[in-house]
Amino acid sequence: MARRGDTLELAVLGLLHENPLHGYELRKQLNLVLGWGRVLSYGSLYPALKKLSKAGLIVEDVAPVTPRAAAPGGAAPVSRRQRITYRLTPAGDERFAKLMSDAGPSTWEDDNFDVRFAFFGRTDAPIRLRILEGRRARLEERLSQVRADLDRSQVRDTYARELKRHGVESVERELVWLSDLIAAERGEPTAAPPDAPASP
Amino acid sequence: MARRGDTLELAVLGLLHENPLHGYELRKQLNLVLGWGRVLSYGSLYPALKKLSKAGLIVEDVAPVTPRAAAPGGAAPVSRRQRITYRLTPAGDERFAKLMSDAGPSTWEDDNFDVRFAFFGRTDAPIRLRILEGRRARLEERLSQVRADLDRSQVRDTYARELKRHGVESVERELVWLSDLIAAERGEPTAAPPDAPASP
DNA sequence: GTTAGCATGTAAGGAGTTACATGATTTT
DNA sequence: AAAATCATGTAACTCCTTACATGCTAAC
Repeated sequence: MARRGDTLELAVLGLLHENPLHGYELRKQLNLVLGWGRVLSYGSLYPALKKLSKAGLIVEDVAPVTPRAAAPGGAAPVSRRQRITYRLTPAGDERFAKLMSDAGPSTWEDDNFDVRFAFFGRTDAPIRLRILEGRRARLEERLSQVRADLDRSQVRDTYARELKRHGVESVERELVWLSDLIAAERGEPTAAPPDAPASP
Repeated sequence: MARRGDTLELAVLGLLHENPLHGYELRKQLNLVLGWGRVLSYGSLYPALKKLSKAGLIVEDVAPVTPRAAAPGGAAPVSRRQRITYRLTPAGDERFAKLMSDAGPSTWEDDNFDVRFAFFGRTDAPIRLRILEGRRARLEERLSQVRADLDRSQVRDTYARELKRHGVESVERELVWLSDLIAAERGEPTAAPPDAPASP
């Protein structure tokens, strides 16, 4: 059962799904995927990798780093420095597919939407569609709830109201974006064809 | 020093800053303030309240609940049910002011922007301005970073690119919103005067 | 030669979640 | 009479952060 914090696990599996990587490089890629200023600490990454390793989802290949400045003299240019490269096992592959397709609790799906979307290229069309539609449904539900709160004057403070109002606007825009993506995913023609990834 | 997770503390202090509340009601208000689907569990709330109580920032007033259905006969309508009402101490008041005005690490400021904004009515104009400008500065920095990543093709996947592109767009819109608010806060005339809280 | 980046970890602790536990009151 | 909502908590656990610790290699 998908728990809340499987975001990191999902992101790691997703990145290793195509290329094996070592921790340091993995972290840089993760910072791009997890996005928007979130910077992952090594104190999170390495224990997480050990955990995945123990669970049999990834394996470690220890190898010395090839030095960039090759010795011109003659001896094989092998440095003392070790590097641990991680790659997916079949079990890890399965787990990735499961995490991508699982419905899970809505908080989990929300927290992971960005990561899942970033890995859309590694999944099938039906799953993509399900994820997009799930996201749309959840956003719509919240939107109506926030709108109801605003109408019922649950939110009294002027600034708090302004914040919600702005929030409602951006969610409305995200819904348009989602609907376009869903249409493109279904092969339907979009009203305004911007630079949506309809023809990759 | 403001740590990452002081969000809940800030929200509790902010809500109690005007009205004393008991836990159950507090939670409902918190769900409105923390916003966008986040639902606080009692397992978080009550321990947090105990902690604040121990720290001397709030005090508990225990009292029986007045039953809604008053006994028509005669005896005083007092139920067996106890309710704990929390209110701020002067120390709590200070702490709230400090959390509102503190700069703190940028991750903290980011995580708490919404909550701080929601409590703008409980703070002074200079602090409001600092918070807004801080937020704008951080968003601009990230924006340029993400744009740089996109240009340098750090992001290869089509979907990942689309996600970033959409992210950039919404951040750009948030920046416009922020700039309008800052202008209003400074008393400058906005280009397009929508329903910004210029004249409450 | 010294700074910046590469590379991997451990220890302590904070914040919050889920699941469990209990019971009173109001509404249908 | 049953269901929903009010009301307050505890225990175990997970995830992640900060701070610490170490040393290699490339670039200036």
